[in-house]
Amino acid sequence: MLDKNFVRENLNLVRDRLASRGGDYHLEELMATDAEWKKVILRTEELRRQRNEASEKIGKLKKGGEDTAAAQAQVKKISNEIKTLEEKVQLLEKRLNSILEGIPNLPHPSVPTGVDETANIEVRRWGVPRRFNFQPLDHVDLGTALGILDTDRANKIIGARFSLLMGIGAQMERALINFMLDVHTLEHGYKEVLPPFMANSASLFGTGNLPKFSQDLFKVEGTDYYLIPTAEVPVTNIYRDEVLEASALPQKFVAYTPCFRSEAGSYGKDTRGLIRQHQFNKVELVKFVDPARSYDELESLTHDAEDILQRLELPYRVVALSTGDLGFSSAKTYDLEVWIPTQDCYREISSCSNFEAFQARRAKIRFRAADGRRHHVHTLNGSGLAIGRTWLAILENYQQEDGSVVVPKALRPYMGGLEAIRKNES
RNA sequence: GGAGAGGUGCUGGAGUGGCCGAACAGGGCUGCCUGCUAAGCAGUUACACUGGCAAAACCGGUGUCGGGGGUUCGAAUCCCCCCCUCUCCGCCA
Repeated sequence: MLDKNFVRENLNLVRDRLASRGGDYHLEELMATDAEWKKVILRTEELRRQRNEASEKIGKLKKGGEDTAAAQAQVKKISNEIKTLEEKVQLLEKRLNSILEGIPNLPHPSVPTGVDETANIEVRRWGVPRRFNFQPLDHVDLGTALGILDTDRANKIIGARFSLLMGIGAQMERALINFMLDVHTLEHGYKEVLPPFMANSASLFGTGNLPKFSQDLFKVEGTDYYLIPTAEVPVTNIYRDEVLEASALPQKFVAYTPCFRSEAGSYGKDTRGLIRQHQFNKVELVKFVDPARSYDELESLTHDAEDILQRLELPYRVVALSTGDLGFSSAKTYDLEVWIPTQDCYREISSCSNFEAFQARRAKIRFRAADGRRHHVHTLNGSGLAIGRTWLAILENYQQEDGSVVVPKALRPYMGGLEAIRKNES
């Protein structure tokens, strides 16, 4: 959420930056409603002042045993008028908030301008995609043949967009989780947390998933609980409604959780395989930082995520999302895209974003600065990494002509030293 | 699921209709004093919105005692609904 005063005082700047995202955010209505609100609130406050004054007088008169009927009737009239105005104020505030809450974050000036992902800019590449001297199989065929992935039975258990990992397949998923958690906690300095896999609506509002994107979420019927779409939600909300000490920043958390997404609006997209699932595992990095340092922290967070891909020796590239491709709450995002041989392209495996104060303002996460004043922290997060996509990337990139899959060296200690996944051994 | 207790400022904790934005204590900050790894004294110490202003300081107004609504001239205080926490019982991984 943007700061209302900032919008009011920098209307042109806000309009320009939002224009680069595309879409209409009702800025003119916001300003008009705000002006109207100010008019009404001032009148209301003046009447309240009169009422307070008069009521106090009545109290004193009563103590003196004097008759106050006339004065009471007079104040009653004022009260009625106040009530009418208050209703108007409420309506205006409701509209103001709904406009304000629907405005996405302002893109950072360094974000490439463009209407969609075609304007994204590749920042760097690591590794070289392997050349196959045989026809590589995709991860579904590979996994099914190896007996470590069973999409048909997953379909029977629940339906499309879910997976069933078996044997070594399940073990590798668990190994990846442990591997990533270890690297981030032991070498990158993140504190591990295991949060609830559900969160309430206030938490989802804090991260910007609600109210605008409820259609992307699974809600537990009859409750205020939602299945989390990412660990970002519970972890960012650790400090909701709190004031941190400046000395406590930065705070770096890493969390493994499953993630649940309805994937409404992506019908027909990535229907085959593990790329787009209703439930997938992810190791997530979350930071709370001093605003002055947040862009340095975005770079280091991105590097922390890249480190995992490098250790797994998976070719990838880093892409700076354009203004039109940026997520709602983000001011700047780098996507990490891993090479997928059978799709002959790089696919997103991590998304690292700086939200600046956008989430902190919604979730009221502040810190006490050196001058004693309270400011909103900046929040950042990034996948470190999406487990399911890492799993499938390993299968496809490490496959051998005989249908076996070599286990990346970095992962072997987590799989009992296993060097390759072969048929009938899994 | 059943029964009960409670939600007040940075913290503890008073406060049952006007003198309460809130006693008292602790903590923090400032000054004085002392001159030693401490104490004493005095002052100060919430947030949001808003008016005066271009802005800061400052002065003023309004609101906020879990959230929402109601009663009343006037509510932290009375009434209703909701949320949350705790205790006991039941159930359960």
